[in-house]
Amino acid sequence: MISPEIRHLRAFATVAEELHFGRAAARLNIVQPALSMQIRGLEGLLGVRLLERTRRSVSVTEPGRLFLEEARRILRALDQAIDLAQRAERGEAGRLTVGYSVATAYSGLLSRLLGAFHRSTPDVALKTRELHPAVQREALLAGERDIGFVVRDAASQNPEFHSRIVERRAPAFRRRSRRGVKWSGAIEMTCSQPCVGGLPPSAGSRCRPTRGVSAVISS
Amino acid sequence: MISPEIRHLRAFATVAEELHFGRAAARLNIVQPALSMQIRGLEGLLGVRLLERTRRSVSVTEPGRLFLEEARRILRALDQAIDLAQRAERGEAGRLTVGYSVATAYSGLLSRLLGAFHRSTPDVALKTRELHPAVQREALLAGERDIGFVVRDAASQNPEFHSRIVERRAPAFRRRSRRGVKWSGAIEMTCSQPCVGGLPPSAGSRCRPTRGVSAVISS
DNA sequence: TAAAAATACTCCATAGGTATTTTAT
DNA sequence: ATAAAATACCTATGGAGTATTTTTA
Repeated sequence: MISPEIRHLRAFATVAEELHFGRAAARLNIVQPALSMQIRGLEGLLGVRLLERTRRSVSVTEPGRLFLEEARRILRALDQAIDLAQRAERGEAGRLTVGYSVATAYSGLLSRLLGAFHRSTPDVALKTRELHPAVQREALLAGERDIGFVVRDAASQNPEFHSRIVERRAPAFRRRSRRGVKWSGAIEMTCSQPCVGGLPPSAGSRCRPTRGVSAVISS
Repeated sequence: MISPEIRHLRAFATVAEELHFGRAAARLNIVQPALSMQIRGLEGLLGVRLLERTRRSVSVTEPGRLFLEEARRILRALDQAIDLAQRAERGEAGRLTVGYSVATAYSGLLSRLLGAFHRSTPDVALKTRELHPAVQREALLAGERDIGFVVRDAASQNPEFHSRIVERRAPAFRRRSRRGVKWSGAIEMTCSQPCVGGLPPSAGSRCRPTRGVSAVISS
């Protein structure tokens, strides 16, 4: 053994809690001699006596007390790490990089989409950035962005991206525009990875990009 | 396998760093197939794909990236925990509870002793408290205090404690006392555990109490 | 064709189980 | 006498090694 294993930390933490090898072993679903060996191995590896055991009682030494605090922290951290990875796998944690063209920002769609997404999955860090459609395409290819929003045009119909129309035209455009700019067309969401999920385009879309974050975005 | 082990975290962290199973395996002093199995086992356990491997290249998925950060944190924490326990074993970390009688506080000895001790071992948290000699004895027996300082008298010669005289009389007593209290005698350090180390009593003493902290106290 | 990961298998180290001993109360 | 940890010994799981296959760039 070159390094202690999680199993050693768990064994030690359990004994330190029960202060009784028999009960601790039962909780760990192993037999008492196996537990004795684990503790012995851990102590031998560290070169530190962690538990003071007489034939009748078990107590934690001061080095043991200090090590115990750290061991518990590590065990908690491991549980959290596993949970984090699994939530990330389900698209509930991580980060999602979003690019959008200036034109798409005029419509209220984007803020509504991203706001709803953030509310549904608060542990996904959203990174949004205004990018020219051409730059977006490069960013998607390079893996620097997960999703891009552009106004649909001939150039955006790149077959290497997965895209879907999330809005046909900018609603309430006149009210929002002060300069009276004429603009119309579909806002399209592109993604370098296949989008899964059966929501209709106008109702929403679920995107699983390289990053592993599922973007469930409803318009 | 019910839980990932440190070995899995180390394996994953190394592959994530090298992005190459062969080199990572070499660094881990195992062969490549063994490493493949470890990663596979970890991924299977978590139910999460951590590494994206084509036959030609390896990359870290987003869940993997998140898990990697935590794994590295855990590996660092483990190293620190081991170091902490070993320093505590050597008496360089932990805490030392000190009791002292009112009488011993009049002399400048105590503050000098403890000040020097703290400077030599800053990672030992000193907890000092004024306690009546009789209370000190009980606290030592109960393990609530590691060391006690009292003025030597008949009652303090308890054979169940290890004691040594650290100062024969209170120097500069007259200058410090405003009330002109008459006091003289030896200040004695008592400890519930054997004191080791060959320093002469007047020069210092090394005490290894239950807590595991070595108190090297020089007068 | 070469490089690199996966697969198939074999083996052995060691974690864990069973039985027993020791010792302190 | 009893409770509890340690010791001795055995078993078997699974981790690691060797050889080979597969794949794609």
